[in-house]
Amino acid sequence: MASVFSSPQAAGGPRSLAKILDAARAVLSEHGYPALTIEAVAAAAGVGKSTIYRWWPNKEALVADALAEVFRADDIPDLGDTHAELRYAVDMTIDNYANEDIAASLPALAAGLLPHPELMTRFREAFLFRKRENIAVALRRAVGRGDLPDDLDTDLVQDIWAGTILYRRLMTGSSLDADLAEHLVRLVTDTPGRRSGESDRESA
Amino acid sequence: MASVFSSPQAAGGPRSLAKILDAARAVLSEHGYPALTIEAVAAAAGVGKSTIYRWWPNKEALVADALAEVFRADDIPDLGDTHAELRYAVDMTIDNYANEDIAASLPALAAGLLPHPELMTRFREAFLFRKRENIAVALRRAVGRGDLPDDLDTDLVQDIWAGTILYRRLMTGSSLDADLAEHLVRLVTDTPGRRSGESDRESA
Amino acid sequence: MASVFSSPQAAGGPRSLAKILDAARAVLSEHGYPALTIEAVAAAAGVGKSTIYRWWPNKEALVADALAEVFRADDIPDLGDTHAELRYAVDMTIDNYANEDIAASLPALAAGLLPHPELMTRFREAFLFRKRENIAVALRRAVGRGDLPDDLDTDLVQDIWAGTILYRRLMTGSSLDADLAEHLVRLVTDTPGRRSGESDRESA
Amino acid sequence: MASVFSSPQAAGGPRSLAKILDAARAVLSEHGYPALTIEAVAAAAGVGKSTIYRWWPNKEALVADALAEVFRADDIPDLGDTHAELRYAVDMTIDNYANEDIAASLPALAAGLLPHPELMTRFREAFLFRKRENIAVALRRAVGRGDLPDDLDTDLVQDIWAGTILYRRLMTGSSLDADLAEHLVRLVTDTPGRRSGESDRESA
DNA sequence: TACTAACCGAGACGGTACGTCATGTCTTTAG
DNA sequence: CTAAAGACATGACGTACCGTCTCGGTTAGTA
Repeated sequence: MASVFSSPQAAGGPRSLAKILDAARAVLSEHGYPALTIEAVAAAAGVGKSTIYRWWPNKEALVADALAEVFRADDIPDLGDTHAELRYAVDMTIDNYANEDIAASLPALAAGLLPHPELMTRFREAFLFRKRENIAVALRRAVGRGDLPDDLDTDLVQDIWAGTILYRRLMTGSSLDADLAEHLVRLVTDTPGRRSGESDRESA
Repeated sequence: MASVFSSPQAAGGPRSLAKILDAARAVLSEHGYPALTIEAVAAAAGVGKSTIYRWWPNKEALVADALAEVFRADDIPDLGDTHAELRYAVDMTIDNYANEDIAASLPALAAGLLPHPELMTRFREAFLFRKRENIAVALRRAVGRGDLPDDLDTDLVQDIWAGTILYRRLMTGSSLDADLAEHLVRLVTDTPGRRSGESDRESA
Repeated sequence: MASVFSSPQAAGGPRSLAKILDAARAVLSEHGYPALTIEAVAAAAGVGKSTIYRWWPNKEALVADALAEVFRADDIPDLGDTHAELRYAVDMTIDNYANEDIAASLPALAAGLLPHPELMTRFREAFLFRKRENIAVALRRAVGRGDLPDDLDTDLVQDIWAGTILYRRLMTGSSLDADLAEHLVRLVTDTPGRRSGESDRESA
Repeated sequence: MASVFSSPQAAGGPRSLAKILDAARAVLSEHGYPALTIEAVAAAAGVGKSTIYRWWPNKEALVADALAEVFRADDIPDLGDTHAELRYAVDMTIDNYANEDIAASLPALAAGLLPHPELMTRFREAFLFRKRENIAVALRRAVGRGDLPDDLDTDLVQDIWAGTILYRRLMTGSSLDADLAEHLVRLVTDTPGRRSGESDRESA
């Protein structure tokens, strides 16, 4: 996931890419997204502004690449244990948003990209698709094992997981701990979300 | 919920407050949060910049007030029907985030406030507390009716609801429809989120 | 001759106009035309760049105004003595170009404007017309007295005077002294430049 | 007069010298001195920037060499006719400055060099000395013939000629035609400039 | 004929200045 | 006595060139 908006890995690519992305994350960590200016990153990286502009068209692209490098989208290992695998998935998601000062910029970035649908699409491809597909594989594995109902809406499950975590991180500021992770896993394993139109309601 | 960061309701308040907040929402609708500049709002409102600065200390405060005016935090009416009441709560939340061009700015605003804990606190008070308390009342009413388990974590329920909605609005762009609302309600009515562990420990 | 390219004398005009023009001349004096950057002038004047750009469209316009303020275009007094009057005119011209560090920028400015005929025209109006007309008045007075031939080409006389002075200042670096002034005056009083040919055709 | 500031004729000299100087003149012709950037010349010449910097220390040096190649400094042929020879000299000078888009850069160059006395000296050596000496030879030949007074100030004559031409080219924009040439020649042949201190004044 | 320089194009690099724009403060003008 | 209008210092934007500096890839010119 090296490059979201640019192709700096191209031949003769930048010699200072790593330095710049490190600096971008450092600025993000220390002063937050609104204080992330290209000039600040250039200064922190000991680099001329034009070196940044040569490789990234704008701030969003730079931040996207900087975040992409630390955004986890692991394959979920086949542990033979559905609960453990789903917990792995939730923990990974928490990791991505708990990452104190870095991934906190992600919603700001997304908000900044909202008015630019084309960039938004590339953003989603960079940050969501791979992670979601990896988690979906684990969910389907669980379905195969009979641990989850086979009409499971894997998208909804992931929206609930990531949404709850993001919301706590961004809006309420409450903690993202093992307890939350366990709740989110159980939410699925105990009463899986069903596809709309399915009618048999269960009672506790 | 007229004023988040300022006290414009004070005696002799501004004659153009409404004009300005309308203009702010108009700019937000038409060009998005990143394009919302004080100058643009002043121009759109036909007002001098200083008139805005007289009443709001900065852009965040202005946006917060503009959004607060349209952010729903209704009392949930006692309908005698738990499912209907919870659906009311979820629909209200969806309304807040679906509101095409306006509430989309809310995450950007939150992200901008993240590095300023004091402002963030006031932001939460303005946008979350009242709505959350109103919904909590309805949830407790349902518990009282025996429709929901009495160890229900009302905070977690609301984080899941609002989080999922926000996440879809901000990150995946997928639809916020009746189907989703129904799923979110059932998630709670079918298998309520329980407090941590099987036991009745409380989470912070 | 306050304003060559702008209209800063307009109502509500700039509060720092004088400060800026002083600073521009100071920079010109100390570091020369090529080192005159808008940022340097802004810094020297203790002024923001935009304050300069508010009133002048570009560097050339600023320099033009700065120079115009010190460029002499006196009325030539009627001294009753042709030689003294012409000497006054030549001395004034020498003053304009000898002015160590300031008027030396004039040729650079002119060269910079050469590719912009419209600006060049305004430049000529600002710097040449008034001075040339004033000197022409004195020359015609001398013709009236019978001290100069009545087919005198006043333009050519002035081109010779100013040209020789400019050339020495710019190209040879040789001195602009009383001796030169005297020579230039005599060049006209002894054998006035005649209009084209021996006859009295006029040149364009 | 191949090289004013550099020594590119040295052993193993540049293979693309001519290409570069041609390109420099082309850029000068098309866009004027202020638009002459090293990068533009390099691009126009199909050459790397470093190739230019290898042979010229800066823009001024490059322009100087480019202009030097087209700056005329002919020996004045002995035509046996003083008027014709002086006219030859004046025409040559007019050629140098009339040269539409090229020699117009000369004053800009000179102005740019003014703050660098050492470069200015080399500039004068490159552009003035040879031409002036050649013209001085012709003037002295005329003195020898008795056509000009033997106290003729050859420097002043040349300053007047070149100055008037330069001034018209740079400042007034008026034409440099045969008429002017004739006037400038007559100015000398009819009443030569005398050395300072000589007192016998002539009347027309 | 092959080696070995110098020389070349290309262009990345750390920088400076550009001219534009928005900030938030301040003063001036007009109703 | 309010608010419009807008001047102002500040500072980031994204662009254009600067002059320095590797990079390979020719070209000569010996050897």
